[in-house]
Amino acid sequence: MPKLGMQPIRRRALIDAAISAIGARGSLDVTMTDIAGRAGVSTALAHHYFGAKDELLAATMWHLLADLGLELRRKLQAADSPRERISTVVAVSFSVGQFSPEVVATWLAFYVEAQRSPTLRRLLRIYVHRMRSNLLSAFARLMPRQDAEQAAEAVAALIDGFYIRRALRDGLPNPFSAVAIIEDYVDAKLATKALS
Amino acid sequence: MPKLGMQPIRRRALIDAAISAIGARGSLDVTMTDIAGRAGVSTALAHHYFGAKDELLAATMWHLLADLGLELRRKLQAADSPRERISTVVAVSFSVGQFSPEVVATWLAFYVEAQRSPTLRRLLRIYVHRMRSNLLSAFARLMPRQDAEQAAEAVAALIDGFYIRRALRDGLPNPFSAVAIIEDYVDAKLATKALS
Amino acid sequence: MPKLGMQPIRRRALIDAAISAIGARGSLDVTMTDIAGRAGVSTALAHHYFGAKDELLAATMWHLLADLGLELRRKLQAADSPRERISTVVAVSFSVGQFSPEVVATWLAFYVEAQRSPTLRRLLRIYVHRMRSNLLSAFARLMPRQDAEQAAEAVAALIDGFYIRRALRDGLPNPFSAVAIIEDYVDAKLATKALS
Amino acid sequence: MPKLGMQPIRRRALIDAAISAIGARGSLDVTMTDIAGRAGVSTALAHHYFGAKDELLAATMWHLLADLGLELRRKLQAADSPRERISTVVAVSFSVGQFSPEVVATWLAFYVEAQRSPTLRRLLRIYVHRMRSNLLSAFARLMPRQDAEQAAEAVAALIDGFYIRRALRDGLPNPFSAVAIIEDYVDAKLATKALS
DNA sequence: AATGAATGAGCCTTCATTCAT
DNA sequence: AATGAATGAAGGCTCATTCAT
Repeated sequence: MPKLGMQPIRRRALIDAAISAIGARGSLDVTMTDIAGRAGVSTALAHHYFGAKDELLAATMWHLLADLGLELRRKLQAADSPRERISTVVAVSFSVGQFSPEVVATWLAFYVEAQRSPTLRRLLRIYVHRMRSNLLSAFARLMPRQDAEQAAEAVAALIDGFYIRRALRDGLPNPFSAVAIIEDYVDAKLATKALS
Repeated sequence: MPKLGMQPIRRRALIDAAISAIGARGSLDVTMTDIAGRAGVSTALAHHYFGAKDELLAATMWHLLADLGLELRRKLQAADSPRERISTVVAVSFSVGQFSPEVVATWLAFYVEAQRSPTLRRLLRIYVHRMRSNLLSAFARLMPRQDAEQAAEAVAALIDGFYIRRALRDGLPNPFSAVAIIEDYVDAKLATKALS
Repeated sequence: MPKLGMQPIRRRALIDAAISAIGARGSLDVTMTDIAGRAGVSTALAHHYFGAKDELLAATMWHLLADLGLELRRKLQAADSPRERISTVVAVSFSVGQFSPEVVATWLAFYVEAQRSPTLRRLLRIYVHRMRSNLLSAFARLMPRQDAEQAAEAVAALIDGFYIRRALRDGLPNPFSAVAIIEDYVDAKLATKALS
Repeated sequence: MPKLGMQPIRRRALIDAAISAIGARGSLDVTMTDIAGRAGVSTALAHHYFGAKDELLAATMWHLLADLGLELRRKLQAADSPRERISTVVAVSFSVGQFSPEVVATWLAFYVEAQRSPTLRRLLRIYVHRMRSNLLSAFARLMPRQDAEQAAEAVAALIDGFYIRRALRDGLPNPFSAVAIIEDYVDAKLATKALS
């Protein structure tokens, strides 16, 4: 009697294992043996469900993006004003789950890999575009188009920048939270450029 | 007397080849065969001059950092005011040589690897620290300590953030230059917090 | 259910192949390719089952020692008197399986390597100690302690000496068997020093 | 102005370096780099004077044998009786220089290697033969031919056996010197088989 | 559904050897 | 006489992937 419906269970377990492995290693060059081991299955099974390592990694990245997207959409629904929407985007980017050292490492790893793998690149682009359009549409309601585009770009860069800097700062207490600095920037921008 | 003085020539050629290989591949997992091939020598020679792959990569990163540091120091000497010093740091960060796709890719790759390799981490830390202290001392002359620290942190994050975002933007023209956005941020900060 | 139970089969085949390779080459610096080839498998499989070359070699030596120990214990059980026990130790040392050119060469190779490898040294020590204590306890029942120790030492040296000399004598017929000479020594000793 | 007469000096220095390297390493698989380094010259020079590694090793072994032979011949001239000649052979075999751990290791290494290299084999054979004929001719004057051959064989085996056992015994004090045990054997033999 | 078995390809590294100077 | 420069060949080891069960 074959077990039924194992596919989604195994796929999910393997993706979680991949995140764990990548986070622990700090880069994408993890072995299938490591991933399968963390999932408690054989490497053969991982290949059975994903075909190849690349596809497992792509699925893993897709999973991360989907998680982030889900959280973002949910929080955005509770945001009433454009200003709140901006804060929501920033807050979600640095929400606990997304800012643990492991996840930071995983994100960086995917960024790097995305330069080469067209699949990962496409996935990452979707995220980048969504982030940017969320910020842009919110800013666009608060200031002229030109300024809005610039502000959206800047906030997106700040988010990524704090991410990457976090990766190097181990244990050093950071007096200013990334969120506070970004919020401060947004406020300054609004104070100067806001539509009357 | 044998042929002499090849050591510095070969070392330099191999480092250039390593940058080229890493840039092309988009990550640090390049092969010695690839690097040596680009330098036009055998892998054995690469080992002869660097001992091991890790050392070649470390030397490569050190070279990049040294180049950046050299250019920074030179340009800073021509900067008369604190405000100019800030602009210089920003400008050097995005100066042509430092912002080519290849070098961006190489920097990202080193960032990721630095999370694991103590050697690379140490090298990168020096750079991070120098960057930050340059920005901080300049800002500190223009605004209260607290604000200066925050501003320095933000500018550093913006620089890194634009770097990393650049890695995904292939060919897409960027209407706003990173430099312009950062300069705008600095101006806004100064307008608000500047010492009287 | 996959194909099962190959592990012991492969391990044994690889150990036999290692003995064969070492014997043929006359020293421990055999290649994994050679060993794996003789076993009819890929080098990757050899690594799969033994982890590294050193471990395969250690396992091989352990196997030789275990074989010798097994035969020795079995034969000793049939020996009723101390004098017979001595003869048994001598005989087993030169029993056919243990004295083929290949095995002699393998033993010598291990002797040499044991000077450097702590693992092999430890294994060899066990054998040396067992051999000596067997001889010593038998001699101790036949003569005073002092003489017994000396005799045991001498017989052990004779065994090793004939071993090593055999390695150089290729094809030359040896008029006196090693066993006969050693037995003669034992008899002479007993005639002189035996307890009344 | 080329230096004149460097050949013998360099050859000797390289041979000494080879002995040193082999002794330190405990086996013949030393690198030319190691040997040349100990001699304070480049590997290229070692090749210049010896052509190939094998030839340097052969020359090294030949040097050891020549040394041994020289000492043996000198000491034998002072030996008046056959009995003394036997003692001399034994004594020389274990004379300080010949029984240091390093030299023991070197000898063993050559023994092993001799199984493969025809050149080394030939050299070693000469030594073996000379040793045996020295012992045999001395014994032949003291006992019947049959017994003499057997005794010579036994003493040669004892010498080699103590050699090889010494290689494993590190630091353990040995209550009975090898020489004493062998002398005791010779005396016992003579007591039993001596010509009237 | 799941896995032990097995391998080909590739990588880093070492080393004896050659050559031009 | 001497050596820095350079390499081809080979070895140990890893790993993604396939297959039979």
